[in-house]
Amino acid sequence: MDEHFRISIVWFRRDLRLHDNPSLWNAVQESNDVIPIYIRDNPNSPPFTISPGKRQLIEKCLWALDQQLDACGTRLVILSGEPTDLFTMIKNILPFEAIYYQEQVEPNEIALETRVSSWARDNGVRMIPSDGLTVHRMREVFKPSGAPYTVFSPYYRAWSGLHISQPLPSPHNISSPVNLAKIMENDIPTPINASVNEAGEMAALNTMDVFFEKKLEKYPSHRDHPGIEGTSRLSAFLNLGAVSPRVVAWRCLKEQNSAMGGAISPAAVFLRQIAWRDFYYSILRHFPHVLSSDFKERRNTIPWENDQTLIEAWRRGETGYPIVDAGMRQLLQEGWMHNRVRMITASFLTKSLFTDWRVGEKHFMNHLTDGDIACNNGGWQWAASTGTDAQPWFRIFNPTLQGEKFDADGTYVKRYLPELNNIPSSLIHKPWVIPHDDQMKYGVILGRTFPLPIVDLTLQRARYLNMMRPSEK
DNA sequence: TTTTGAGTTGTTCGA
DNA sequence: GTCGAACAACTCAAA
Repeated sequence: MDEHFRISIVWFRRDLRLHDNPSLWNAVQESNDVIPIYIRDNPNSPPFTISPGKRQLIEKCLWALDQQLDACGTRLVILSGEPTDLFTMIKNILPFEAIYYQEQVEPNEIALETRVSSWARDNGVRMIPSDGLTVHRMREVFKPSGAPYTVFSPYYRAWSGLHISQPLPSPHNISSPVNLAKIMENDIPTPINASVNEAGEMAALNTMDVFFEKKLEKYPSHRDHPGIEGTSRLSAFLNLGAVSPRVVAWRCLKEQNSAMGGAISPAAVFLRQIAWRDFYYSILRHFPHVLSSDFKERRNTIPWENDQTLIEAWRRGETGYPIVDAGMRQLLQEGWMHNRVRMITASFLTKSLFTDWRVGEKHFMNHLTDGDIACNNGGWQWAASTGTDAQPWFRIFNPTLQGEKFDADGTYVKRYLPELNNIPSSLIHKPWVIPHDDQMKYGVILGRTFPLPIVDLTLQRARYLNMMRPSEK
C-alpha cells in the first residue's frame, strides 16, 4: 500500500507550475498537509551565473506560483541558504516526514540531492524523487545494452516509440499545517505589475496555445528564418518548468493525430526539437564531463587562439558580418537569440575566430533568459564539432550565405542594426563590397558607422581546415 | 559475429 | 545557374 505522511514538503525546483507536477500531485495525494517551498540558488554554487533576464523571469514565476498556491489554500515559502540547514530549521517548527522533489541533471544539483538525501536519512525523513524535467524518464531511453545513447537519431527512434503518459491535472485544494511563510524569514516574491494570467505558468500555457494555434502549421519552414516570429518561444518557460515538457509533447501528439497524412507533420517536426532537449539532458546526466571538456577527444587538439580583441568584438556584435552582429546584439538587448543565429554566431566564434567554445557557452549563459546548461552546452559542442552527434569538423557556416539563405530581405539584420536600414537587400549581408560613393547614399560609412569585417573569412576557413585536417596530425 | 549504411541544421569547386 | 562530389571518422542498428 502507498505510504501516507502527516506533513510533507514539496521542494519546487525547475518545476514552477501546478499542472502536470508529479512532486506536487503525489505529495497532495499522499499527505495530510503539504508545505510548498522554494530555495534560491546559492550564487556561488551553479557553474554559470544566472542572467538578469532569467533572474527576472524566476521572480515572475515565483510570484505567479505563490498566487496560484494561494488560490489553492496555501502559500509558497521562499528561502535562501544551505538547503540542509533550512530543512533542519523547518523540521524544528513542523515535524515533516517527507520531501517530494523533481530530480535534476546538472552535476551541482545532483550533488545537492545527495547532500539533502543524506541529511534526510539522518533525520528520519523520506526523500521522494519524481520525474517531469523531461518528457521521458532518463532510464527509459537506453540502448538495448543498457548504455545511454550518444547519437541523436537512434536515441530519437527509441524515444519516439515510448508511450507518453497523460499529464497530471493541477490540484485544487492544498492543505497546509500553518502559514509557514509568516513564521519563517520568508523572502516574499517581488510583486509583479501584471495579472497572474500574464506571468508564470499561465503565461507559459498561453504562449504554448499561441504557438499551436497560430504558428505550428508553418513551423517547419518558418523556424529557420530569424526575421519571422515562427518559433515557439517556449524555451525559457521550459527551462524553469513553467510549462511541463510532457504537456507540450502531449499536445504535439494531439495535433499529429488530427493532421492530414503525407509528409512529416509540423507537430512531429516540433516534437523532434523537444526530443533534442531530452537528449541533451540525458547526455549531461550520463556524461557530466561535457561541462568542462570536449565530449569526444579529438584526434588533434583544437588550436584555440582566444584573441581577446576578436572575442570582445563578437560579444558586442561588432564583427562586420551583419547576421552575426544582429544576433549578438539581439542577445544583449533581449536575452534571447533565434536558434538559427545561435548556430551561425557559434560557428563564427569557434571556427572563424578560433575561440574555445567554452568562451561562447559562458557568454550565452550570462545573457540568455532561457539559458539551459544542458542544451547550451550541447549546442556549443555541436557547433565546435566536439560534441555528441557533432557536425563534421569541416562544416563551417558562412555568415554571408546563411544570411542570404535565411534572412534574404534583411528583415532580421535591419531590426538589430538600424544603421544598415537603407542598404538594398542584395547587399545587406555583404556591406563591405559597397563602393564609397554608395555608402554615402545608403547612409553608412564602413569602418565608422558599421565595422569592416574583423577577419577574412576565406582565409580563416582555409586556416581552420588546414589545421584540423586529420592527415596533418 | 561481421558487415553495411545512415547520420539536424554546410560550403566550395568544377563540370 | 544547377548539380554532384568531396570534405573524415565514428556510432549505432539492421541485415
